[in-house]
Amino acid sequence: MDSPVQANEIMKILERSWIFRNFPEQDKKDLVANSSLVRYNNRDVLFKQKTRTSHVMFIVKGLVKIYKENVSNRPVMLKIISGDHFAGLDTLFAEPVYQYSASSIGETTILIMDFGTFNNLLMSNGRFALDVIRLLSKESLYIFTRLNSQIHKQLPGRVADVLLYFSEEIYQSYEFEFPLARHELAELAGTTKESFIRTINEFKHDKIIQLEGRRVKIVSLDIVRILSDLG
Amino acid sequence: MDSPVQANEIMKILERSWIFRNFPEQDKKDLVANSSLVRYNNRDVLFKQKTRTSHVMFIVKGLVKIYKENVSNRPVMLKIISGDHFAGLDTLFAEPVYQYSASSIGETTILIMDFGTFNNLLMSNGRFALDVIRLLSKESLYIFTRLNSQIHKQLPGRVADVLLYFSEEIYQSYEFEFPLARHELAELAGTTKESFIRTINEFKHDKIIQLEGRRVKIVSLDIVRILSDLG
DNA sequence: GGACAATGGTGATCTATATCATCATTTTTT
DNA sequence: AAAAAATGATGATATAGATCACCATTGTCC
Repeated sequence: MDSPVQANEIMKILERSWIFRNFPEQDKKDLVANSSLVRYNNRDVLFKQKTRTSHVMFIVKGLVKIYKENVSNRPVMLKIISGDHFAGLDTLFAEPVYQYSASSIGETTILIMDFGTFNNLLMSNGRFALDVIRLLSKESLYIFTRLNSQIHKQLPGRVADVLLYFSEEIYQSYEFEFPLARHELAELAGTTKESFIRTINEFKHDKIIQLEGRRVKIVSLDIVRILSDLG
Repeated sequence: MDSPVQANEIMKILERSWIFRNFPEQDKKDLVANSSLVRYNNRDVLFKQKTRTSHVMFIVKGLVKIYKENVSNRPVMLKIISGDHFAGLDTLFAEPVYQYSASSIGETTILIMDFGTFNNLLMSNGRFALDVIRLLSKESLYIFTRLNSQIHKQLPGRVADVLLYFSEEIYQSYEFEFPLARHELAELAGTTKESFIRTINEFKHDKIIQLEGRRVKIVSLDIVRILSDLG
């Protein structure tokens, strides 16, 4: 089992998280007893598509990239998950094997929970179940909009989406550093490395953004928004 | 309130459905008391994007088409829902307004349930909550694969997907009738009417399928599969 | 029963973006 | 410190499929 030091740390994490905070004391203890805290380096694989689903992964610190791999060896990045959220929930409940892969972006801390325990809590704790339902719902809706964008927006619109995604969803700042290489950003925009680079560099030349390596500053937010809206 | 005749009918429906069948008697009665059965004609709108979410819609008979409308007036069909499933669950839990529209395909019967009642049942009935979680999960995963296809498959692959979708998911038969016009099938394949028509007519000329108006017969299932797999 | 809209279809043209090739820097590995 | 791999970038070229413009049938509505 886990050392008391870790147990203590896990309890603190649960108490900080919006989703577990209000759990009954006993439920929290159950979770602590059946979880472990694992630290990952940049680009470590958390789980791989087609392997058996096993545990619930709750992201404590850092970012996790979720991507689908296919025969053509051209992955699609489905989403980036940040702290206080789960990785792989949907697969866990619907399929015996993971439907996508996950890997860490930067130094990442994951709380790995026993699926059985998690399930029991869901069954007994209605509030919790509703929260999980809400999380899954939001996820569905996010991918709906991605699909819509992929079908109808052209590249500048989708690149603008990526900029807004990082600045608004991930970093809450209009100045930030891409945590990913260009080819990964391209996967997120549903295009190729080359096309992504060309498009974002055009944004730079048009002074819509400042761009120095991975460092970005959105200069004309309104133009980025227009590009995103009009596709 | 509802007439006893309808109450009786609703109870029968609940008893036939995989999801409500094993509910405690009292829960079923609650549902019956707070639901109503509504019949829709072909192409009736069940709910419209951006209107306030209100009720849970459980499809009893028929099909429902879920689609996103956007400025460009080019809808994307997200999915088709068939009997024994819900329409709009994800939006209901995540947002105050519908994130997409829904309309009936053919004659359709919907059991409209009060959201409050539904919510209470979710909270008190853990099995039910888990079932709903599973449904939402599957939905997410389905759209993930759609997104993946949209990014990496070219048209013949996506048209093959549409054929397989109807034959395997909807009708469980390799001979069936499209319930939709060509332009709607195109929306489902993420393309334009013209391109869809050209591609599916090529399938016909290549004797991969038989096609007479909306009547289809998949002749070479293996080729359709290969087209779908290799994109 | 005539008008108007919706549907299925085909050809010609255009263009956004994928693809291929190549290269200079930077980073990582040995 | 050298070798190998990853990254960001740019130019040339090819092409899948969107767009535009029609048309013939069929269906629907005053």
